[in-house]
Amino acid sequence: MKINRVRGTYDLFPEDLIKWQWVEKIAKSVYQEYGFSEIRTPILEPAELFSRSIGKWTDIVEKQMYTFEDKKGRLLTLRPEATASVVRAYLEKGNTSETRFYYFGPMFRYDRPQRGRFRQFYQTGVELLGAVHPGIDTEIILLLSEFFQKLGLKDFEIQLNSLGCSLCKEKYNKILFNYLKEKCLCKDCERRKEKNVLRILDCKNKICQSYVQEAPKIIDHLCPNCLSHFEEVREYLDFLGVSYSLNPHLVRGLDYYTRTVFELFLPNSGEDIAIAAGGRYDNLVEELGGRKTPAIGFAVGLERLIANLDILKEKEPSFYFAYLGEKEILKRAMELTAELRKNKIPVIINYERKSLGNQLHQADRLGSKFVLILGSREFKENTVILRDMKNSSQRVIKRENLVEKIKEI
RNA sequence: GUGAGUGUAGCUCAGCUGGUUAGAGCGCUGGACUGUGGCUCCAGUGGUCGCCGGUUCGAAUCCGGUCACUCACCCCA
Repeated sequence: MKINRVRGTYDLFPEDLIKWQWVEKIAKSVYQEYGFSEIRTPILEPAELFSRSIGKWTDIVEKQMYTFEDKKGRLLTLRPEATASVVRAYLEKGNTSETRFYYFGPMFRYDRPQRGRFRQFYQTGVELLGAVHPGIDTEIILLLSEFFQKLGLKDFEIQLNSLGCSLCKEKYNKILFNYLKEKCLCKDCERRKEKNVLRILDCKNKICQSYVQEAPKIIDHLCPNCLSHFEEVREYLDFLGVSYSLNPHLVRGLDYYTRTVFELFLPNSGEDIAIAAGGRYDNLVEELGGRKTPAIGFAVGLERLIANLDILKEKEPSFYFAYLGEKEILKRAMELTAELRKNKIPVIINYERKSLGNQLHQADRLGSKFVLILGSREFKENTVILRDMKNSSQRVIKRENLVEKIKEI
């Protein structure tokens, strides 16, 4: 009986990972330029961490979490996102001066799999704790923008909005509810009226949208502090030449967001799905038992990002050692590959004693750039043939010069 | 959680309205070419037709269920 991967998961093979590793390299270099350091937290957390942070009535917590009891009856969850974990770790450590964190890792949501959506998926992101200045919001958005530019993605769009502080949110919720109360909306939105009015703002239904167009906007109902914060963020973004567009209907699905929120789209990809998203969460640290600590961060969906990278990344040059003959020749081949490896030259050797043609065929399939050939003739003459697989040229090299000649390539 | 489409060889797929030995291309292995890959030709390898049940003399084909994949919705990175 064959065993297959579980629904909504997938395997990444070496050829797939070339792109992933490249993306990770660029992300890390940008993160470091902005003073961020890596943090790694457990994949497993107490279920309550997420119901308290993300919000008890969000879809993520209500129906998308992988939650189960362990042998002691503790309720554990495979993390659906990383922000809550980072905050938890930060608070648990207590005495750290470090406030800028970045992470990479798998997240889990019990969704129905489809394009750009998996049950185990990867995110990278940053969290910056303890800073309230609008310049910080600007910097985080700038960082995200620079990351995407360095990946060679030119046509991305960053949408921006402000939800205000918890008081603004509460006030605006009522205003929006009163405005929509008597309106006849789609089935989903009728449900949202009671549960989560804000979500009606990004409903795709045409009738709902026509009402939403006329609806009062959040940014017209921000308190003076939140309004000036938002205006300053925009001022700095304009000043630094970071392009963005305002989307008064942008709301985030997680309850902890306050003030600045943003999402990144690739309009030319033909999908209206966010590749990255983030925002402020000024109350979360306190809600998780810490002191009042404003904070901001974002997360990037790596599958969604990588699906839109059409760059070709080639493997590093590698060597294949082909030998022909008896044990003494094999021993010489083993000796030489050991020497090459000591000099950091990646090489594999085939032990199957097949024909030279067969070995070249294999080397070709493995994508080896060069083949080293050792037969009885070379053995006697103390040489090795170096064959360039690309143009079929080859030359005889003295054994003692082998490492030196290869390093010249 | 809701809806639609698809499951046949390692991969991409054909198989007409049910008819008896289930096919092709690619791949893989070997040979033509005892030490030189990519091209060509030849041969070989490879399938519980996703799984379970039903209808039928007979099911890859029709029906039901189930699982998986793809896509859309809800929601989200």
